[in-house]
Amino acid sequence: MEKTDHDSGSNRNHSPRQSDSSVPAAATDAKMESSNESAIKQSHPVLDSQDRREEDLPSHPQTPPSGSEKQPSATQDATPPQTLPVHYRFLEFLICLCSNQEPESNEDVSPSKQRRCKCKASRCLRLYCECFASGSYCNGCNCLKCQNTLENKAERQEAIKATLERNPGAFEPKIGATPQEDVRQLVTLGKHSRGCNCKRSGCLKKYCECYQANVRCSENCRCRDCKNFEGSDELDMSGYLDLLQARKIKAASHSVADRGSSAVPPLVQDQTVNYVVRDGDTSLFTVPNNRVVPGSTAPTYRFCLVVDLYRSSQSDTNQLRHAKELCSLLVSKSVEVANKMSDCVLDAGRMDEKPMSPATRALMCDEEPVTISEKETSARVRTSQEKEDTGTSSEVYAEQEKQILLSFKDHLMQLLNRGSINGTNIQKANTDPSRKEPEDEEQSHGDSSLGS
DNA sequence: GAGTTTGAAACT
DNA sequence: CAGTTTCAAACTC
Ligand SMILES: [Zn+2]
Ligand SMILES: [Zn+2]
Ligand SMILES: [Zn+2]
Ligand SMILES: [Zn+2]
Ligand SMILES: [Zn+2]
Ligand SMILES: [Zn+2]
Repeated sequence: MEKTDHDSGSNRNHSPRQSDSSVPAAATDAKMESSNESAIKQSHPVLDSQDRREEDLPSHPQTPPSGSEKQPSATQDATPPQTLPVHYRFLEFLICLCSNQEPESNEDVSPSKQRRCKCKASRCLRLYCECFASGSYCNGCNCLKCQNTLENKAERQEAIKATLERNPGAFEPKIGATPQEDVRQLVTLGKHSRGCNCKRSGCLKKYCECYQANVRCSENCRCRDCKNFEGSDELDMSGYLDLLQARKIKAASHSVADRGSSAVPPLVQDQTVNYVVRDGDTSLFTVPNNRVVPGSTAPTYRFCLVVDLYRSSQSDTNQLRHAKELCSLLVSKSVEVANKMSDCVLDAGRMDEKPMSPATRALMCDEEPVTISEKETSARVRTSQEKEDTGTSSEVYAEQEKQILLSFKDHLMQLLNRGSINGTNIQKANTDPSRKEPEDEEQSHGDSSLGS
């Protein structure tokens, strides 16, 4: 949903002050090379027509890190691996895929979240008070000596006037919704009208108004060391961690009970692999007693491995890169399958525009996994599977898509079972040594013929 | 829950 | 406009 034109536009006019010269973020995977590109373009005309102009791509907006990067496994100097941007949401998608579980809509079904202030000294008549700032009366707040009430309408009005004097736009919405941009899928997120002025949060905490409003920092901002921009690895990771935490809370609230077995092994077993699930860490997948989060089946723990890898990378840039490379490979493989599939469809009939569901698009488009776990996605997935305006062929597409996903899943299973890709070991995160390490000897570089 | 950190708002 | 203080929320433990 938050698809901008591949950073080329979003960052061009954005000049956050970078106090130090190190601008490591987002440099890793902004490049997407050759084969995949063509493949994607070929099968994705819709997006292309809209915003993908490679003519003006040559100068890469996302300044590469130049020489400062050091490759841990220096095997890939000569061959810059086809790197697709991978987002944490894609990992979410993978998890859902392998647990035969529909992508969970990122909920947010709490639109009526009434803010309750706890003001003490402002009497709720200053912009410090969120209630006052939003132009509403305090209601059910925990404020002290609140004057932001209907009874005190007079003084309140005066305060409003005073505030307006200081800043005529004080009560305007801070987040410009880019009014002219229509509500189609490619909505460019709004900007903070006045921008932030963060110094120490990297604009990755809710201290930052931009981040809190879920918008990227813009040219209006005067932040330092900003990491709140499209393509930022830190932002990506931050979002992922947020999602994990949200799920955690959700799951915890769902299973208010059992707290009994504290020292009981958080060790979960799979047929092929012993995988240690550290307590707490992975409770989002399974709750203590091997019970599963409501409404889902347990994912294979091989996938937990991938996730773990990704998660552990937060403190290790090399790990992060490695995880992304892994996922990139998976993506590229899926693209192959998807292309085969789409070719078939093309032969059979006409498959120009819409038929592709978000799930499939996610596999085929570089940045598209974003859509998957976005708010309305689960709904969209369902609609595409139930009945779409395509009428007769909808079922066909659904079946095709299912095949794609299944084969993709199989492929992923193979890769993860094998423990390596193209001879490159999948470094597992700091997991327990009990897991048997496949000393990949017979790894044929024939990277997996997809199970097509 | 107490204490700290943070950056917008208010003030000088 | 810049520097400082005030303030309440976000965050940490
Ligand atoms: Zn208040
Ligand atoms: Zn209030
Ligand atoms: Zn109040
Ligand atoms: Zn900020
Ligand atoms: Zn900002
Ligand atoms: Zn910023």
